[in-house]
Amino acid sequence: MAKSSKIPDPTIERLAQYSRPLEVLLKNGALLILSEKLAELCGVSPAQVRKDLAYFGEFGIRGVGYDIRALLQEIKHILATDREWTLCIVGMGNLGRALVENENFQRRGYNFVAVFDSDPKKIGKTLPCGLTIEPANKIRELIRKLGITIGVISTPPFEAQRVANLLIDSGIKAILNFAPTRIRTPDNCAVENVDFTVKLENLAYHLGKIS
Amino acid sequence: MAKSSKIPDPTIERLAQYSRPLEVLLKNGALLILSEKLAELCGVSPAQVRKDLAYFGEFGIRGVGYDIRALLQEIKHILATDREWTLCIVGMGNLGRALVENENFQRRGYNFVAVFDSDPKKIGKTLPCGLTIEPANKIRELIRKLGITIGVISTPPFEAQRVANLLIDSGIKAILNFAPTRIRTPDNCAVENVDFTVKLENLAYHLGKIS
DNA sequence: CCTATTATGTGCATAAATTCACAATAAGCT
DNA sequence: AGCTTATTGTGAATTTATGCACATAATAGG
Repeated sequence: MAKSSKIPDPTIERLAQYSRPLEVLLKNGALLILSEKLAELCGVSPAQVRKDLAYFGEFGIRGVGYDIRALLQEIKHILATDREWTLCIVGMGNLGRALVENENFQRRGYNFVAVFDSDPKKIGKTLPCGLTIEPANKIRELIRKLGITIGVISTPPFEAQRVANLLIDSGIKAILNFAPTRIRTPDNCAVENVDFTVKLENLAYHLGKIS
Repeated sequence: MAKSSKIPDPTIERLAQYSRPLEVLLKNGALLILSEKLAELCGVSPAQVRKDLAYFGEFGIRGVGYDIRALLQEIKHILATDREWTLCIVGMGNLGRALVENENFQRRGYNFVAVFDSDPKKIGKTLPCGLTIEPANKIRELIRKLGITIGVISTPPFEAQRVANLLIDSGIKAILNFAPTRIRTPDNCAVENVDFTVKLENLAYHLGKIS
């Protein structure tokens, strides 16, 4: 089934993007989609769509297209998003709170089960989502007790590495980092960075060229 | 000075990343940095650092390294972040509010000067940052009056394209999109997407492979 | 059952990005 | 000044990713 060998990183990123319009189409009752249509919805080439999918198997029907429900299921299976994940988040500033309440996470099976901060004024407070802010020194204990597998960092940059170390030490194998700084992890712990100021500077560069 | 011809997109992204540790080093009083050190701080190869910079000129001193202050200034000039930008944001949910209050924006010269929402219950409310939520039908007027150049979208996905059209119509030339959906823009309007659920699915993929 | 039509899957060509390896050059030391 | 050492800047080689173009397979119609 899976040819795996070596999957390009951009392919994984795109698979996630493919799933977005597919979910909408499925909800709207559509049954079939062509690589051309999906490509257009995602802003890539049709050949790219087919090649990305072909890394993992033959999901389409030649001369016909792709069965939306089946394709979505396959993608979710590949991405391992066909199950529930438990997350914790460290750093309960404005961004942290917004993330915890953000419904896009739960909708896709990402459930926050613990939130941490080191500020004594915040500790003990209960959020609208029902979680109570725990002190940082409980990170290890709660990660183990609750079987948390993914950690989210939304602290100020200068604290990010320390928090990351704490998470890694507690057995976390994947970190989503919102602090605008690089964090170092061992090979057995994956990191993804979300730095929107970098994106803004990208925009500024393009604007600067024309104006 | 600038050889420009064609700059790889990843190079621009990395330039922004280089500036992060440089700012910290500068504040700490460091004067010089080697490509090797900067590379290490950013998780790339030294040759990559040098090549990225070389697209725009010769900023280093052979046998010595780079003057941190000068290099940072050059990078900021390249990225056009050596000036102030005025932004607006549409969609004042949890995320939108967190973004407006986020200090990382102002610190880098990105100033929100207008915030919009279509929910009558939110319109007219004043945020901690001092801005008052305006109705969506004032977007065009305020963008022109305040000379806003960058628009941020933090609405639910199904409204994102409509909002984008409104922004484009009002003369916006760059959009930072937080809605987990692709938005279409004409060639003269740049878009950057920040979709953290995509990043999470990336993590899930890597986790799924091992567990 | 055969042919025409359609859209996938894929080997190969192209393009883009990264790394290598070394020439160029600046500074320090004798 | 000349020699040594250090690190940048860069052309060429390599690797990675994308796009093309067609063989393959499924369906529909006569």
